[in-house]
Amino acid sequence: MAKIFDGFTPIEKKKVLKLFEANILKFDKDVSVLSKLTNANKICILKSGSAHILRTDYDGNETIIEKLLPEAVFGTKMMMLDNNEYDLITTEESEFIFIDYDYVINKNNKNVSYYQKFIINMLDIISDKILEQNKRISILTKKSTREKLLEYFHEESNKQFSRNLYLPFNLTELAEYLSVDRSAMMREIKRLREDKIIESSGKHIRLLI
Amino acid sequence: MAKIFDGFTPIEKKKVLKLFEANILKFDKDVSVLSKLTNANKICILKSGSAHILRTDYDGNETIIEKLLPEAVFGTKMMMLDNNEYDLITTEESEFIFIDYDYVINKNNKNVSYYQKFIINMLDIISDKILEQNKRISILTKKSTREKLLEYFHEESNKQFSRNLYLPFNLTELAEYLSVDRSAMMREIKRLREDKIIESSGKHIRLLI
DNA sequence: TAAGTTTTGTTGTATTTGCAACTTTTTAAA
DNA sequence: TTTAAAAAGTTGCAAATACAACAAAACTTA
Repeated sequence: MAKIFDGFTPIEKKKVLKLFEANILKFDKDVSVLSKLTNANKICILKSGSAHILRTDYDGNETIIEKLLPEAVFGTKMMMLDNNEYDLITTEESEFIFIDYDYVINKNNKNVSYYQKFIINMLDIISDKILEQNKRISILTKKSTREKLLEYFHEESNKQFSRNLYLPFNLTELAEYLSVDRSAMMREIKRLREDKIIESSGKHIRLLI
Repeated sequence: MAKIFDGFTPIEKKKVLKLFEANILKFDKDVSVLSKLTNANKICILKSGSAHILRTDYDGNETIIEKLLPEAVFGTKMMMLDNNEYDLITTEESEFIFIDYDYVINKNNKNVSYYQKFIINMLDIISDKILEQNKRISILTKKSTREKLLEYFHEESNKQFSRNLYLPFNLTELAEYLSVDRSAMMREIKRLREDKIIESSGKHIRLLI
């Protein structure tokens, strides 16, 4: 997974933040960050803490689009576009670095080397995001819970280079990720065990097929 | 929707293609384009024709990740990453423009103005893609067919600035997009009509709520 | 315009799933 | 170390959905 300051030394990192006139803001838990910003077109980096990007449906329901951990990068422009559908909520006390998109893109940028390294990392991060979303879509388009589980387990198996995998989140969260009822998912996991397709205990899964 | 040559005159477009040493290749219908490329790290622009980006699941099933129309932009690097999961298949005779990612990113690029305009457009296009995917995920995470339909209709209604909307694809394709059985979807559309939540005839939908 | 093909529309039925309502186990906090 | 809270694990049942198998309508194209 690419990071925004890959290839930067700590000193270079400081310099580039100064070059882009970055500013750092701290927010309490459960604060809507987006509404605190005046200029809409920022590149944001989560420095510490954690937050969720939410999207509100036509009926007022909220979906968690992305869970942000330190070093996560995202743009506000894109979130402002659709009619206030998006929100960014801290899930604990968090610090954000804000950089004006226009500064990064600025034509008169002198320090081309930093500039390009930063842009390349940004493109890499965005590519990773798209790949992650493609995976999720592949899973969600499966019609049955069994298929969703198996697709997910195989993805994780590839990622972890092993047919013994350890789930990166708990079963309640897994059900949310797969968008299935938790109890129905538990039942299906049991059936997968009974059918000798997996062995499992808690977050430990072993693929037998 | 951003386009890769937004802000370029036809002459500038020619110049920038030369600057990046772009080459154009023509492919027949139903050809796997990806396998024809030697260098994996290309930026591709569909010049004419149409193609699908496919993703193959653990069980060999293929999902259409994206349907490409002229001016569509995508990167091959990202598609090559995961173990041959991705493929790019022409659905008619098509022409592609290929640009070396390294040329675009090249540190010694003289013509900074073109370079930056190109990168900005690329970032905008990618942002659009992420927004599209977020929408799809919001829809797919809905548990019932009714909710999926209504979420989709409201999205389209916003996009088309009207409560009378015209579906951009046929009902068979809509069922695929929502990942529901077509006949079950038809039944649910009928129920939405009966419940006076929509009026509909073919691809014409009118939202009553 | 006739024949073929795709899309739309419909329905019965078996299966799957969500929902509700629990108990048990695990984890975190006081 | 007790208490509280969260997560895991179960089960019955009603509702929703996939699947299959059609007919009718709407389009291609020869």
